[in-house]
Amino acid sequence: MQSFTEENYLKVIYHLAEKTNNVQTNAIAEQIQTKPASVTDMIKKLAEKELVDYIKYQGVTLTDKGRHAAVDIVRKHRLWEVFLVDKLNFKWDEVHDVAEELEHIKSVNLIERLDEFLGFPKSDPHGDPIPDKNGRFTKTQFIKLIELKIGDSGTITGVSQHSSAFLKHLEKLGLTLGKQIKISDVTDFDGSVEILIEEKQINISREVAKHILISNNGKN
Amino acid sequence: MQSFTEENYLKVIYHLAEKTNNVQTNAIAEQIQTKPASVTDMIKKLAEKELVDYIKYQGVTLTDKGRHAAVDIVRKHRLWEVFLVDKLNFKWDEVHDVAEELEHIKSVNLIERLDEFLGFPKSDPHGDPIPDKNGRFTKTQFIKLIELKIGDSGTITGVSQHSSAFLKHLEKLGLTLGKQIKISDVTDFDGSVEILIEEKQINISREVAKHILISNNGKN
DNA sequence: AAAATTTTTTAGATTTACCTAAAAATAAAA
DNA sequence: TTTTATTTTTAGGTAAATCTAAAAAATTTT
Ligand SMILES: [Mn+2]
Ligand SMILES: [Mn+2]
Ligand SMILES: [Mn+2]
Ligand SMILES: [Mn+2]
Repeated sequence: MQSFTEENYLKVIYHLAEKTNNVQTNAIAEQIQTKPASVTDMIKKLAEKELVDYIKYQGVTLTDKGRHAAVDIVRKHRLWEVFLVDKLNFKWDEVHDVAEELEHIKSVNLIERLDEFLGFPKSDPHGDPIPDKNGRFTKTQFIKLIELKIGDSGTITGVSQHSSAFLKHLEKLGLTLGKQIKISDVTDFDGSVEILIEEKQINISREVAKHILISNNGKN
Repeated sequence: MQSFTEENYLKVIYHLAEKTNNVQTNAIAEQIQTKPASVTDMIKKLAEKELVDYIKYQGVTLTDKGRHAAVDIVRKHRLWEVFLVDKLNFKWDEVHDVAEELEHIKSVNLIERLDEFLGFPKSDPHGDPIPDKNGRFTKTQFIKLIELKIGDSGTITGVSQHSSAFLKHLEKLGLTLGKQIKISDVTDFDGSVEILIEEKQINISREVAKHILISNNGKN
């Protein structure tokens, strides 16, 4: 059984490992909002418990055991997010911090019944997949909106940024999950993207377009 | 803001204060499953934060601030219990430990929306009253089943023992909240009580009868 | 290849919540 | 009212998770 803190480290390492194989001390420190020295201490402990493989100065990778534990926390996090949005009417930008706490409640029973109560959802309010109780899930095929060309279309199925500011912004623009969009123009000057959504034309910045994930995209 | 641990102390002190005005160090230690020396340490901290009044060797009493905090945790605990039973199909003997963790999640928003989602319940699965968001609740008038005389009747509205073993036992006997009962006999030999419930006669031990709370009782 | 920079680790402290063992205060019994 | 027993506190220490400052290793730049 892991502590609250260990679980947070495992989850952060898991997410960082999606980008690079060897996860660096500084990267973890930044995510956890702590100092690199503290991370080194914790890494040693996780290595001791065989949750990570660790070579001094080379960063860490999760062991199977560690990845399993991490996925389990991700599962809990996302299920709680679904609960908050579907049942308690939270907005998608309000759920993260609360789920960050709820994910650490220890009860196998609880999470399985919650899963059932929610109808075994496949993805969370941000479009991220929810692992099943065996830790299995399929990585959905996304393409960043910014990578689409004029005339391309698709469905908004995820975001790669979870900050409240960003999500609120999308909400205001009507850019929510499931919406159909089509690229009508890309501005030369600032790289901003003109998109057609529900018969309306809107303009979004490059920065925004980078973090919107599109699926079912049809090339023109 | 209190820590997880401080919250547990406050809640325990609150419950113990229902019996005696001055809550003793040893009593707290027993409830928290810790040593008296540790309790003394924590008491000093709570006194420092003005959550309890403390006179050395005389035990503690909650300040208004402390009681408020305690009632807030009790509210959360009981609302989560309702959630687990009503929505996730937990049995009344399965909820305590999970609620013990859930009660510490910090989000005003969360608990108010949960309250609404549950339909603003007035009591938890064990018949205990749920304080409203201002900490107000009415102490229901109970009488212990053991105190009833032959011919008296009433409704089961609470229990004064929350152990899983006890609750499972009641469940098996059909002695659940809301059931109408009538005392048909009291055995001289062992003080066990013969009761009439849903046209059936059952016999319960003195020990069990002590922890069943009855309301709307009509004297014969 | 040296120098400069960045990253990571070590050393030594701090805080929180515990603990044991022993002393002090209070309460109960003789 | 002593003596005895119980309760509570103090003193000193441990483990988890942090921190700062400084040393060491790795990487990048010149
Ligand atoms: Mn977390
Ligand atoms: Mn999410
Ligand atoms: Mn608790
Ligand atoms: Mn209860």
